[in-house]
Amino acid sequence: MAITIKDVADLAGVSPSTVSRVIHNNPKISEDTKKIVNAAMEKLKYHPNAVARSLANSSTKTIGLILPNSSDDLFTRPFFIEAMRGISIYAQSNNYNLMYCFSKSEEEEVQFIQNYLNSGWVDGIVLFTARKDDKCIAYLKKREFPFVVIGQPENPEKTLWVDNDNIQAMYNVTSYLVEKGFRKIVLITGPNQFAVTKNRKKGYFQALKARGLKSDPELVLTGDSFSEETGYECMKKLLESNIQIEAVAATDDFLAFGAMKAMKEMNRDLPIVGFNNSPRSSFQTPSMSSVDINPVLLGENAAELLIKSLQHKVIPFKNVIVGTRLIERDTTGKY
Amino acid sequence: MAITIKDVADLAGVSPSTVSRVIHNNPKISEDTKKIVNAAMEKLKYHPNAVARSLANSSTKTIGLILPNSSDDLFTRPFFIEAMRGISIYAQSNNYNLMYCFSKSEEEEVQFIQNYLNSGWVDGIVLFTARKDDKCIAYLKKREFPFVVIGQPENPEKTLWVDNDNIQAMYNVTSYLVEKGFRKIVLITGPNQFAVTKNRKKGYFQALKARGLKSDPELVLTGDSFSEETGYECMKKLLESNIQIEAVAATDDFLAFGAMKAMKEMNRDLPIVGFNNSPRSSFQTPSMSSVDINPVLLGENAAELLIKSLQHKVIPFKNVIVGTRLIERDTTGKY
DNA sequence: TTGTAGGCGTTATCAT
DNA sequence: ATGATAACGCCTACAA
Repeated sequence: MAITIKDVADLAGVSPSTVSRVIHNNPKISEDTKKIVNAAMEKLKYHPNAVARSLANSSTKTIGLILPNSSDDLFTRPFFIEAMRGISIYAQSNNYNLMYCFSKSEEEEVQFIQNYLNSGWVDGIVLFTARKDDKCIAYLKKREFPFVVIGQPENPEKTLWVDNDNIQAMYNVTSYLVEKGFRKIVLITGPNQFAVTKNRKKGYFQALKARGLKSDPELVLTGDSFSEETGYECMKKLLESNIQIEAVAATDDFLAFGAMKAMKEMNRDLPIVGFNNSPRSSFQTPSMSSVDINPVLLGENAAELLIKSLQHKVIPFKNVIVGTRLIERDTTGKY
Repeated sequence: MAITIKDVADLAGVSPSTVSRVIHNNPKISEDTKKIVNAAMEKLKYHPNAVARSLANSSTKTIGLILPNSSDDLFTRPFFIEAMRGISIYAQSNNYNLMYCFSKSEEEEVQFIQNYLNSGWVDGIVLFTARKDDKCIAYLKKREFPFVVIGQPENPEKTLWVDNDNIQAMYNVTSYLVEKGFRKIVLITGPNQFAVTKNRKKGYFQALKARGLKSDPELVLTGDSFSEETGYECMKKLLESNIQIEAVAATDDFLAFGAMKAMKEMNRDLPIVGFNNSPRSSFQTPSMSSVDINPVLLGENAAELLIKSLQHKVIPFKNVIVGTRLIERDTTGKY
């Protein structure tokens, strides 16, 4: 059995409550007893039992991460592990523990959340994606349980979230291509049910408008996933249709990879920009320009928002916007 | 406040201990009371408090993962997240929780381990790497705390570990190249201090011997890291030396990537095989053959070993060997 | 400034 | 088959 607070109290010749007060730096404890108690703790190598403490405080100081398991995305895209790392940076330096679980579906995600809440293991939850009509968010709101979302939720009122400014990011990409002299710019996106998609589309349209260019609905391809296959299909159809195009923007690197494949097959070589700056984009031939969304910082800010609110600290904003950066590579002519 | 066992007991008109017995399916409880209690639990939507339970049992049913943070390896190589996923598969289906932390150095790893043990949060630990003279392993052994290592430790006696059969894996690669008709096979390895290196070298020599071929020390290049640069340097020197070579095997994809770069520069195009089947190997041009070491399964088995031993279940072996698979791609002539 | 006592929610031992 | 009771280790009113 491990050393308990009582052992320390006995050795120091005081009561357990006094030891507890010393641990918590209670001001009305005399310097003398503080020294004695500290000496006793050192000698016995005492360490408070976190489980007992949690029971007494009804707070575990741990937060739970709900990881989606969308096919193999998890493995090919470093987004998740980078965000996890970001979360750990803030959490660990604030003495919070981290729990995680992988779910196969939205339903399973809800189950794991239920489990975390009912068992009382976690003080708060981090969601890694914001879907349309999101069941996880709905459940957490219903239970009035603290959580933060990486990604902008549908109804952001009263919920914590962090995200990039996706409108601005795609606005920048589009403007960049326009400035390079391209006019017929294709946009390949993922499904509309994701906020990301809507916002990046918005940025695309805004940028064209700001430059006095008319947008052409034929050039906007909405895929039904974020996968390479989807990108390939979209691009292939477009190229076969003989519609005139000059450059491509995609809301995800993998959509862009697929599009590049289609272009190669058709012997076309259009400038293209992707999103997420996944490692593969720099190893491709040609290397692909992409927008870095800084997942580590997204994670850090998510953890900060959640933990500060758990500590009832004043949070200036309910959400944080993390900046993005366009990385220029061969596909847009930088050598 | 949440519903407690006492609330259920009151509603059902029994004592808390009876409710507890029902929860644990204690055989000597009458069918009648079982029904009544279950009804009460349903009605109140009772869920046991895991923290209180942990305190009473002195077991949290959670295991802690110690993740190294070796530069950017974490992000470029999906090994870690895949292994984490594997661990989650077994743990989640056995109602174990998962905690994780990232460490910047071996010292910090030890600190986090200490923290996990002292606070009492975890029942066991998963280590993601086995170093020479490993401080984490030493500490855990000293504390006699349950743990499992992914990778073969120096002194495997009395410790749980999972790994690939690295001798066999490289034996297969070498045999494969020999069967393709190559005789002068270069081997590029990482540092000798890693068990991986030694074992893969062993497999190489054994395969040559088995085929009646003499090994040539000039063809075995031992690098001082697993990096692309190292692979590049090794290969370049060899190519400049005019020693006759016909094929290349590397103990790591990144060594192989570097070697390929050197070959390109010298306008050579030798067959090559790497290790780890990292995503980049399939996106390279030409795509690179590589050995898949199955990190998900490594994780699953690690969790199984650890959790079964925590449950005092009989474990047939103290370690598990996970099979590998050679993925043929363009660099060894499969199109 | 310090000690006492009760409580956090569950489990396990010992009665009955 | 079920109920009291104590214990897990810590915290915190309240009392002194």
